[in-house]
Amino acid sequence: MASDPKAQIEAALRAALAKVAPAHASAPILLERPKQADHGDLSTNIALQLAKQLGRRPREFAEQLAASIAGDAFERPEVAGPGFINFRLKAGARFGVIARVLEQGARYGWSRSGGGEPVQVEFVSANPTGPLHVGHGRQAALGDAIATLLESQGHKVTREYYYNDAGAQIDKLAWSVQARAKGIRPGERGWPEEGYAGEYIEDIAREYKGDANDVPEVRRFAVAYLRREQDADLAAFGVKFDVYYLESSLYTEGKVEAVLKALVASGKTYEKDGALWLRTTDYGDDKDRVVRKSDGSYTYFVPDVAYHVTKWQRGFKRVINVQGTDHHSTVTRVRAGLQALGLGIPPGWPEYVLHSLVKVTRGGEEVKISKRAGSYVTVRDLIDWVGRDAVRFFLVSRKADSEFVFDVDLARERSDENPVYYVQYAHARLCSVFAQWGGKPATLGSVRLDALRGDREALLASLLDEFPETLAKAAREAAPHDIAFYLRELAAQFHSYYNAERILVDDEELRSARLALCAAVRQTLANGLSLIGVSAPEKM
RNA sequence: GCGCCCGUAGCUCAGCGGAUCAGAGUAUUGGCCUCCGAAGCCAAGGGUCGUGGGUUCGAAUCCCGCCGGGCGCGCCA
Repeated sequence: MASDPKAQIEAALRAALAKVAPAHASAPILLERPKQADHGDLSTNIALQLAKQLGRRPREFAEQLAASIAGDAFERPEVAGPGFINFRLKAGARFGVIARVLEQGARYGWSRSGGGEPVQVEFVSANPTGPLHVGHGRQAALGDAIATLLESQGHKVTREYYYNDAGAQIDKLAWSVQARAKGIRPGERGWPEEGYAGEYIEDIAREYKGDANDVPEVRRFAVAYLRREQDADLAAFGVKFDVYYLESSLYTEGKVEAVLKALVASGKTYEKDGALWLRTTDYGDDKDRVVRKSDGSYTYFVPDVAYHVTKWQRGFKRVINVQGTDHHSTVTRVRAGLQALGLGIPPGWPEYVLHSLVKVTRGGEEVKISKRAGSYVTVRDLIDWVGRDAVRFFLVSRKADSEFVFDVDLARERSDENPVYYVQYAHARLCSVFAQWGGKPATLGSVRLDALRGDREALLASLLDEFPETLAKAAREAAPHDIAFYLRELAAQFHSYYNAERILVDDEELRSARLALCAAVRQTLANGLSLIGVSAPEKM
């Protein structure tokens, strides 16, 4: 297997540093890929970083450093600008990546750096009181991609869904269904205050054959019905969970009670106005929080803490919760509650990825209503309108914390403007080339690559080379949008190459070499798409 | 009012452990299919990186103020 040229350059730089500036032998080395071709394939600003500390002139220091660097993967480094050191790879090293991709196949880009460390990603966690809305869709797309990214880096990931199937909102659901079953419509006399008005309530009422006066039975039926619906939506979205954790089980197993007792025992609680409060201000909250209301019932805060205690006790030293920014106030609170328990949980545990809300537009207008849900657009609506792949790709293509406007027209009516098709098209196009060629891609792994001389080919190889580090960074930062942007760039570079050069040329050596490069591009596109849950079609 | 997040090209957005960082898509304009898929490619125009200070040899990037927008500020979840 050809070694990674970047790793080799880094090692060579390290060795040179040890010789020229022993005191800084372990300084962090940043190797970048310059945009401009005349700055080489890789470049470092290490001389600029260290010159100041060494009290030396950057350019002079860079020259000295460059002079003592040696390696067989690259040409003699050049010093440029104020003191950058630029590296140009030798052809063999540059295209070595092709063999690596073809050898590793679907695992190209994956690593074992996670060492099997268990991580739990909790996401969606919608109340079973209605269909999933677009915000849940963003969470599903983000959470699933983050989970997959972590798996790609060697973590053992558990995808978890927390069902808030206990509490006041479930009562409201039961009453709404009950009213519907009795023929009462929203707004009419006898309709529950703040009841759920969506069409799905009517569906549930119609399906319910039992006694409308049996509220517990109505509740059981409605919750089960909506869970099935949500499961179907998630299945249509291609998202699977390993664990569904029921809030109700926290009560039936006495975990809520236990946590309350432990909080009292911690001495961090006090009585005021007939309620029991926790001193969360001791842990950075801006005000203390009620844990037991004056009517004797608990606030949702208590089961929340109890739930997180179970995560810790289940052995997850690392937990990532994906939530909307509308819940960001719970971050401090949950952590504070956990701290008060004194279980040795780190103050910053669990981690959170907060995403801004999603706005849906169509025909230039914001869409707020959907028949199915009554007051919001559902994930299912979106999938019906634009297809699963487009929804997935769109929702993951922006930073979590930027507000997202989902333009239905853009994703649907003018599909040629749709970025997901652009990437998928590159993949389908490649498949078409291979179909036309008719040979066996497996034979390309050991083909001679000396015929690859073009700038576009070099650029493609460089992009392929970049994939593993892009993936590692995306996983580290829980930022799937990095993958979407990478795929866009790789697809663009391929389309450009495809238009400029013919792949199936007569010259056998050149044709094989180009096919090998193309096979590597196709593999990497497929790998990246799978990370964000988007299909890689052979035909479109 | 307080807390968190966000202001980058007409529009939608990357870049934000400082330098080789002024970028992509889209829109507009002009080119490219007797040739492996034109859902594609090539080219042009377009930005005082919200604003005012500060740190630095060097700031879209770090710090402070201000302006604008989002979310939160329940004995709701």
